[in-house]
Amino acid sequence: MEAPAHTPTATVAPPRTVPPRLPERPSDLLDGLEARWAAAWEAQGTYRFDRRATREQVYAIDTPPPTVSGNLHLGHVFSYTHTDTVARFQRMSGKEVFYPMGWDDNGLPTERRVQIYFGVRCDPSLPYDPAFEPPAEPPDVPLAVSRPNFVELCNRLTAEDEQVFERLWRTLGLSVDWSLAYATIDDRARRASQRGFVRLLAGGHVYQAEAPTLWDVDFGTAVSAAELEERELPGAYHRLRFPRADGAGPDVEIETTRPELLPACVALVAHPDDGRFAPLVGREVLTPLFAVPVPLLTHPLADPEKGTGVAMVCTFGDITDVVWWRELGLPTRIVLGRDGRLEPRTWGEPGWESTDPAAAQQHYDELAGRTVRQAHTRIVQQLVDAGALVGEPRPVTHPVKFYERGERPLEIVASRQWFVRTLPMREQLLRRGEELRWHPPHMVHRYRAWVEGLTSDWNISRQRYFGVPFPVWYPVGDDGVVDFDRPIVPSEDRLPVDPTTDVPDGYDEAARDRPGGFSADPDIMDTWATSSITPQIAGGWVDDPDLFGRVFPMDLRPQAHDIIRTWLFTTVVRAELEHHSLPWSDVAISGWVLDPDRKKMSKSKGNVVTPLEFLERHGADAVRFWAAKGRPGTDTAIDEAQMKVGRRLAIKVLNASRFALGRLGEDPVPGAEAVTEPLDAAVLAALATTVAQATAALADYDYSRALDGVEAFFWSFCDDYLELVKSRAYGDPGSPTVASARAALALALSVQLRLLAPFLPFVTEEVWSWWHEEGASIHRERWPEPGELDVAAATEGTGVLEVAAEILSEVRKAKTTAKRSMRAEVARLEVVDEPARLEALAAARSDLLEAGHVAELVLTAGSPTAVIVELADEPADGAKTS
RNA sequence: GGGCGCUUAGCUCAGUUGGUUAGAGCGCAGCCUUCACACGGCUGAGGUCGGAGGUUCGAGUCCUCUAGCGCCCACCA
Repeated sequence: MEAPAHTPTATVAPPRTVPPRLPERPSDLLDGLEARWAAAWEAQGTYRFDRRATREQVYAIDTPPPTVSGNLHLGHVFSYTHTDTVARFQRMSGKEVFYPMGWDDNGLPTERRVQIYFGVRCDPSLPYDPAFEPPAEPPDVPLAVSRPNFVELCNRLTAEDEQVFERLWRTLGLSVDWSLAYATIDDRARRASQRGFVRLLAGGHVYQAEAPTLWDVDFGTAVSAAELEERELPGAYHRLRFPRADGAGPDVEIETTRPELLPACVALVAHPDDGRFAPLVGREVLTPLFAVPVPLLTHPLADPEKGTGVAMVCTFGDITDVVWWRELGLPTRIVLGRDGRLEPRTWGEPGWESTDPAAAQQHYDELAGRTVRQAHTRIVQQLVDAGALVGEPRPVTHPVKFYERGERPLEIVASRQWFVRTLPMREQLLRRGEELRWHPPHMVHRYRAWVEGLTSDWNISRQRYFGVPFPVWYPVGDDGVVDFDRPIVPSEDRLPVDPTTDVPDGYDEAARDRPGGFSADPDIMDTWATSSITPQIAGGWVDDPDLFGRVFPMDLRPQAHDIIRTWLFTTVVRAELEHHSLPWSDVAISGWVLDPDRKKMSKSKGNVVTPLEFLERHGADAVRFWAAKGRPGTDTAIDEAQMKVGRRLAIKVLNASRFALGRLGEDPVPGAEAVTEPLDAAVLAALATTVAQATAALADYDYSRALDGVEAFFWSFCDDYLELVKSRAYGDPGSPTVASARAALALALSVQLRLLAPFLPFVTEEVWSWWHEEGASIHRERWPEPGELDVAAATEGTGVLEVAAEILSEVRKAKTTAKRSMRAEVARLEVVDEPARLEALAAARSDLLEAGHVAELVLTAGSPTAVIVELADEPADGAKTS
């Protein structure tokens, strides 16, 4: 009859102990704990995942891969500590914890950092130089390097960054299995990403389209809707006058904040119910300066309240323009290039009709080649000169869309992009969101709002270099035209491929970019296209199906709330499309870390203190304590005072443990059956309640509530129980009352250390090592169970400890009030109270007398309750009261 | 414009199905060189729970309204 390792047993023996080996001054050990135990855990494989475990025995975590090109800040420490606390709890509860670490090293942030760090820029037209070495100092003018060389530099720098990160995580005490580490750019991740893409393609879930796309002109890449943010920017309404094409009637006036897009105007729109413009609907007006005939049309999105009630539609000024352009079937007249400058155009040609091409050309030539801003300034002057501007521009502040990492407003350009069909999945995705267990639960609203608000499919292309390439080529016709509709896809066993250097089956390298040959897809996947399959990458979807079957779907996705619409959403999408399941059962959303002044942290504001400095200043356990005090999902301020409290707790654990273990002495400690004294039984009963509460809280991902309870118990254990029992524990080990004290002390200490282990992994491990066999890590011990604390002398309801602690406190108060030492003798102590409480107190009589230095204790039944403390006379000067 | 969260002691926050005098830590004040701990301990002061109304024997807790703060979503030229 063997019970599975994870089935809790009702009563279990305490872990095997050895005679304590106690340090002189435990607090002296504090500052070296991280290095010592991090090394020991690595050497002993304490957190190594045992892959023989079945799915039911495994607890799998989809760790967020931090962006290595960024800096780790205290926010990372905060949320990763939360996850680690849960991981440690699950591990001690008998689960085999799959806890990998990933590095998010692909994508724009890395490119940016490499460009600055080495002083290079990527020029894809250059050939690979195998002997290339970057200059020792970054040159003033960036050095052009080939794409393969550039990617090599990215790999080199991220490898260095990853080591720095790993050191920090080890110092913090994350119980990660480092042998499971992966990077989002490594072979494994590229293989999984590309296989995922190939399958999506085969399943018809991705398509490419030439479409208006949000575009960052500085990064030179498309940006997905999820990466947008709006910033309030000053602008101005310019009221422009459009004469009617037939020369009749009054001019039509519109207001725009972007007059520079006037040459791209393709229509005006008004609301269909707006009577003011009814007579003009369907008629044409002429654009100022360019004299292009454009129709005045109607669309429900036009707001009669806005501006003049008529809007100018340009290709493309904003997303509304795209909607109007698409739904009204308008022509395309693009002026803006991908570099953010107006491109040269020839007026009078098809698509650029004008009733006055010469004037149009003259005006336009002054704009071509200029940036949006420059063109704006110039065209306003032109409009003034032409008398087309009505009145003065009216300043406003309006929201403008930016790429979240970008510095200039996004533009909309037409380009070819890959999209995942997410729009048809909305209902499924909403259902999955409901199935998922959210911690805290209200975070589901963020997800729901995002899914319900989807208006476009998910763009996964980026026109960049360092990332996972799309594993496709296209045939080039004999006429030299690339046929994007018939992508050439490699077989899965060839993956990963780089289509810009690898050659599709059946072709020769010489046929690259030649008529009758092939061309590579030049783009790479968006970071989220790879991050959306972190469970598959870490779990071995491609390379290790056996492992994958043991860890997927995973248990936990920990992440911050700002990336629900990106990382969480896309991961759900991919799991649904590939596996028809949720990627995990639970998601734990952490809050932000705020500056001490409660502003959101930002690099620009100079949040200069690095996490390592906090760790060095206060110790890892102390910083973890601060983190674990933050409620799930709640923004939390950096609070060094709280870290100091954590440090004090860590020191208290060391000192109190040394004290308790010192009382135990060298003799073998009896088991729970020796607990006979009511006071000892009472402390264990209270501890059992704490165990139950902490267990329930941690199982529900509420680490902070668990810590609150454990911490509170520990302090009262030190203040009251240890004080009451310390004299008795010193007695003859053969005496039953002494045996009771020693058994209770050992048991209570063992249980409390285990309760604290997920929060303070270093000091608890240190103390554990004093009285357990070498190599017996507390982090592989069983999580305590209330059953361990069941003792024969259970004293439910008598409140022995509670009453004794209360009276002891009264004695202390009397001494404090009299400005006497706590060692001062009490000649007589009288307690007037209910009989039941007196009975409870009587059960701890001798302990109370010892702890309070009380000579005589008188118990009087009566009311009102009172505690009368008569201190002995103060001893003569200099005498000791011993 | 819609949605979510928050508002409790000077500060940071607990308060889980409504139930006796509302809790903790920090800070503050006072005391104690105590033989586990001065990187300490003990004791204490401090709050009409944002505001108004309602339900109830009873409301920090439930309902309605309202104010302020924060965040998310949205096609406002």
